[in-house]
Amino acid sequence: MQFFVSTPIYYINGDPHLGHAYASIAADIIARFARFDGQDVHFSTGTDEHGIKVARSAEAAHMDVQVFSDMMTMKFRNMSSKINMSYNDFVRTTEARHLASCQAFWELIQKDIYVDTYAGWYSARDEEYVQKSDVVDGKAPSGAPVEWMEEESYFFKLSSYQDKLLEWYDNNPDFILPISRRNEVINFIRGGLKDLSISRSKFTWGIPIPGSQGHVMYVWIDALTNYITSLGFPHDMARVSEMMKNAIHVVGKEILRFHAVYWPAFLMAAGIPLPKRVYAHGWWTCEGQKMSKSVGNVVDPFEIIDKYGLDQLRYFLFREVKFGEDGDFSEAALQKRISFDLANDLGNLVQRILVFIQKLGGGIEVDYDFSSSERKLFERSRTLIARMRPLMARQDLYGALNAVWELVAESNRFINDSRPWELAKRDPEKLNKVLTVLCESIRSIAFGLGPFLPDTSQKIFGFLNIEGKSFDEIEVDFKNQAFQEPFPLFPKAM
RNA sequence: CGCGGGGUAGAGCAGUCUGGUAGCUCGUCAGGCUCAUAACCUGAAGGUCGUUGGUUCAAAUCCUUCCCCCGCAACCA
Repeated sequence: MQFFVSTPIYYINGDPHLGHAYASIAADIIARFARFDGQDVHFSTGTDEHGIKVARSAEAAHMDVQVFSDMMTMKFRNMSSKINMSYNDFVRTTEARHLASCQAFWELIQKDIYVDTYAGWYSARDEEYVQKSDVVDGKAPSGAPVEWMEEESYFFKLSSYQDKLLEWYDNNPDFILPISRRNEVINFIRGGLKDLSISRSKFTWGIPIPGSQGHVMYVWIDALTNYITSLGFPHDMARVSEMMKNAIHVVGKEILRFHAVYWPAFLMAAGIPLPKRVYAHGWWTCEGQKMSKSVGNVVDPFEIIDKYGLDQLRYFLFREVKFGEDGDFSEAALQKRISFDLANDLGNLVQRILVFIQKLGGGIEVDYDFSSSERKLFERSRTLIARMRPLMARQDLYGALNAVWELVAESNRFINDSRPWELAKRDPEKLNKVLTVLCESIRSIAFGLGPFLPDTSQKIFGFLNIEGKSFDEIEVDFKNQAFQEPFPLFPKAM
């Protein structure tokens, strides 16, 4: 089964921050889960490097714009490594393959493109058009004077896709998730779609429009096309079609409209299958405040990871807040999650089981002849992934991660109730059954954790002396075997 | 009358669509256990479900009045 998951390509106008890391980790979890399930996964990320703002930033830094782009892109690549992202393609919009892809795409949607005049209030100082509603006393919000400007522009007949889009959402109710976002998009379209200006002629840092002098493509045409560039467009159309049908675009809520309205319309025009889903994630505030450079509270993922650890951050981001909703980041909250959930619940569970086994000689004599209490935990363990699958199918990362912690809690409870330390003294046979089911339990937990906390998962597999590559392995009975000496998985953070 | 989301225990939230004893996490208090990273388990206290009126045998849940908070408002990557 083919499966394509993408992150947005990140605009290189600023340094990577928590929001970028969040989107990338989300997509990574989705990709890893699919791989554990044996799917053929293509996972793309990248950088969006064109547009006036990048050109201006390069200028402000006294750098050649391409050199500037190279430098900024390196930062995003570094972030991808830092968060242990398992992508297999990194698309830069300045790459030759992407230029060719965009121009070919433009040709494909040619029938819906026409030339007209774009008119609006233009601020020369800001070098951008200002919305009518933002113009006060002849001035832009920045205070710069505005003038009425008209220029030639290419337009895409977005208006003619209104009904087709609404019909598409109707026939594909899960196209946009979460549902609340879907409603927003539908309301927006019901308000009426205007044709879209898709060229710019006031700057040159962009993809040239074929057969046109002085026009470059609107950055969103450029940016959205990255997804099919990554799939081999325009050369490998079979792969493009197959992968797009099974594509999930993870995006931030602020760019949902581009992915859920413009992109499907473009794809319809091009005759390319639409993605299966566009999933809009929420935003993080920091200590209750909007992250902003001027306030100086932008969370740097590199710093957090260096200070607290990667899996700690990955865990926090998807356990603290339901995926799709907004959340608040704070070090205090992170420390709590690390200490309570990771160290006390999970880390201590693994530790108390494996240290106990070490004291008995370092291995278990498996016995699957369970009584009802062991049987119950055994069933829960073996079916963990089955419970996670339907949740992951809707990108309910929060729900899936919670399912793992339910099993953690059940396992801790089981130990308290079955009292293996007493069984060791008076009922070794019963003890073997109890330990067998507990090993089953932490193996299942390690599999459930695999997509979320890859390093931690591997550590647990290491303790158990097993591979842990595919969810299929969860069905295999343990053999009598020796385990590795465990070490604490997580130090406390507070 | 621009559109939308929200106001539920000290904190953060679920429950509202499909009315029927108000639930989760953290915090607080009490107890149990002692294998384990002083971890784990159990129990308790704590809520007039923003406000007003209404429908109903029954409303956090449906309708209505008002108040408060937060997003979005098309070329903004």
